[in-house]
Amino acid sequence: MDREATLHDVAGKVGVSPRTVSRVVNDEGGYSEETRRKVMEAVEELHYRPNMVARALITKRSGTVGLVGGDMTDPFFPALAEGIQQRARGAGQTMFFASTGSDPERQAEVLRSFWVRAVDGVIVFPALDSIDQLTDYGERGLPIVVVDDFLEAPNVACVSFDLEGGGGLAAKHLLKRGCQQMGVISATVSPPRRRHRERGFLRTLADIRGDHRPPAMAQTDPTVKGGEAGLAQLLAQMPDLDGVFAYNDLVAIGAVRAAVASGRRVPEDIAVVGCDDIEMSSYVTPALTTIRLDRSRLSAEAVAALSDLIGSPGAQRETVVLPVELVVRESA
Amino acid sequence: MDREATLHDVAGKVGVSPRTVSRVVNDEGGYSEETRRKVMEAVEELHYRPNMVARALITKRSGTVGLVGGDMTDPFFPALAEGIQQRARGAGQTMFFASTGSDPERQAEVLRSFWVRAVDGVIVFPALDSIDQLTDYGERGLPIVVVDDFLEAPNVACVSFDLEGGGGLAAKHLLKRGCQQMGVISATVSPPRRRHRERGFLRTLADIRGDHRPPAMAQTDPTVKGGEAGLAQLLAQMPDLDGVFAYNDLVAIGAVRAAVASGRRVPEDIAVVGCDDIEMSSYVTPALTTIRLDRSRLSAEAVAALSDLIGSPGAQRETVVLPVELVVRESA
DNA sequence: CTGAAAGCGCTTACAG
DNA sequence: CTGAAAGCGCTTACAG
Repeated sequence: MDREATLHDVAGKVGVSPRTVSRVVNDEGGYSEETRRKVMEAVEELHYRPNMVARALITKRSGTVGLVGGDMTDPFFPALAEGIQQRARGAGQTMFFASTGSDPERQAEVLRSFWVRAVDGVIVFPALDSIDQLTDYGERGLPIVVVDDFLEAPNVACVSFDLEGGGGLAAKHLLKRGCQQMGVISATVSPPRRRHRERGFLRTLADIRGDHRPPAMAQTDPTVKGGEAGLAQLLAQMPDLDGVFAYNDLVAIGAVRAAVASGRRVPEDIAVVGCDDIEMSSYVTPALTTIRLDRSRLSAEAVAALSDLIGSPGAQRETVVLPVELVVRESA
Repeated sequence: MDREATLHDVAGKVGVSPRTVSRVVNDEGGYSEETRRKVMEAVEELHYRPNMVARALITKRSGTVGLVGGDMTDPFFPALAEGIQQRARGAGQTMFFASTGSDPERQAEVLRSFWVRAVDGVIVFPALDSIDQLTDYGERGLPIVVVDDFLEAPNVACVSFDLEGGGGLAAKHLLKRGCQQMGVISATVSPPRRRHRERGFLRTLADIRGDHRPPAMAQTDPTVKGGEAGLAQLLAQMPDLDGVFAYNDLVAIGAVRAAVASGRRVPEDIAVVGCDDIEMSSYVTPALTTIRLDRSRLSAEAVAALSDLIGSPGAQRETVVLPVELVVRESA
């Protein structure tokens, strides 16, 4: 457990100054080929690895990015985290990860711990009511990519899915199936300002058939249990419910289970459309009809946006809205 | 976007030396109550936050831990990552995350990037054949908790589930159901030395009914598609197959799908037992009978073991083996 | 109870 | 092409 070799050790071994070793290691140019060779030899022999902590102290660049998620156990999230991590690593960045449970105080704590560790930037799935927090950090110079919300601030870029469009697709599909009595299950963790899918659903419904027969509305946790509870709420308001648009696939699965448990058939009696297209959705019975969000695409856009932001401090960047797609399976 | 306040700034404002501010900020004692109060006031006013990078350069402690996973999209993993992250954060640590895809070279790259960033320790789900790599880092002084494998080295602790026992539970259950023609589906990513569940299954089978009728063996990716392929392999070897023990729940779900697709009923014609008890397992049809691994417990033990290791450098720590449990649902 | 000095391992700006 | 000096923001000895 001997000490790591330093620039100084390498310099001593070769007989040059640390400054010269630094030049070679960082590929700065301005040294003879022979010097380069001798330095690299010593680097190998001593297993020299630049200390990123020391480097970060001076350059204010740590080669790290932070991912701030809501909850890793939301099945929508892991594929995204994996994609972001891989792309970040591809760009030479090491990733911090922390989840907030959508709690703004936890988010504040997380951002603080990232900030004092000199992260180069963060990708965040914002907690409830945390826009000001994010704006603050952006103004202080932290590059931030916000997913699934919109805000304008220096050093902040926004990336999201066209959930409003997705809601529209769901509405059209249910209408085409002949559904009359519609219900929508929202999530309590999704604040009103972020209810894009619901807005799209309701607007399309109103556009197509006028706004009589307003849909039943429920609100629950974004989980299977939540979906079961949500369907019960809907049924209480509208006993002849025959079409449901659920916040996400987990909620949709819960809604299907509750419908079946109540003696109804899916999709014959109640058709259910989910959102996300998580892996599980094609393996449940009936397989879920849902709005597919291309998570691989989102992770690519988020990492690209963050790189841009890191590369050009203070810049504004155009908001990216990714298209979504209806996947028809069995539940609707 | 003005500069962060430093110890020096706080000291200047109060009219004391940076050394004194350092004492107060780190709660070292050895200052008057009045000094403390004045310093804390200035800290508030200037929004002073200690720069962890500078601190880490001296103390060799960064307040970070690294989580090295195989693949975040394995549904077994996220709940674990979430638990580890939360507990680490509770202990004041910030977590790095990277996945290796079970590739030892990617793992080497990841460990290196963590090491040069002065992580205080890592929790790793080891890649294939990477024992030497981990032993090396342990010897160099990196505290390491290895999950699901066993190795003896300084600064290394091992935490795992009693998968051998789990395999035994699966064997007994299938035997009790009257299954005669058994098959086992292993995962290609799991090296022979880590085939504990298979070993337990085979051993228990042999113990109970003697070792005639050796089970059919298949090997696939640890995914639903892999499970479908795995069942086909099994059926090719043993057309009257009636009991399957699958590597994990994803594989079990695939096996069930392939069985049903081939016109067989589950569990009547083929009974299937999975392993992990991921969320999805209770929502598929038929709901999966499986070996439950308590992920919350694992994350607690892993973080605790890592804290111990970080607290007492060079120490050996006893290997922890966590009990598992059979959950009987519909598939067997 | 308090502070001046040295230094963690690098990079930056400058001189030759 | 190369190096001596200063310094990033802290902590660690040590002295008073």
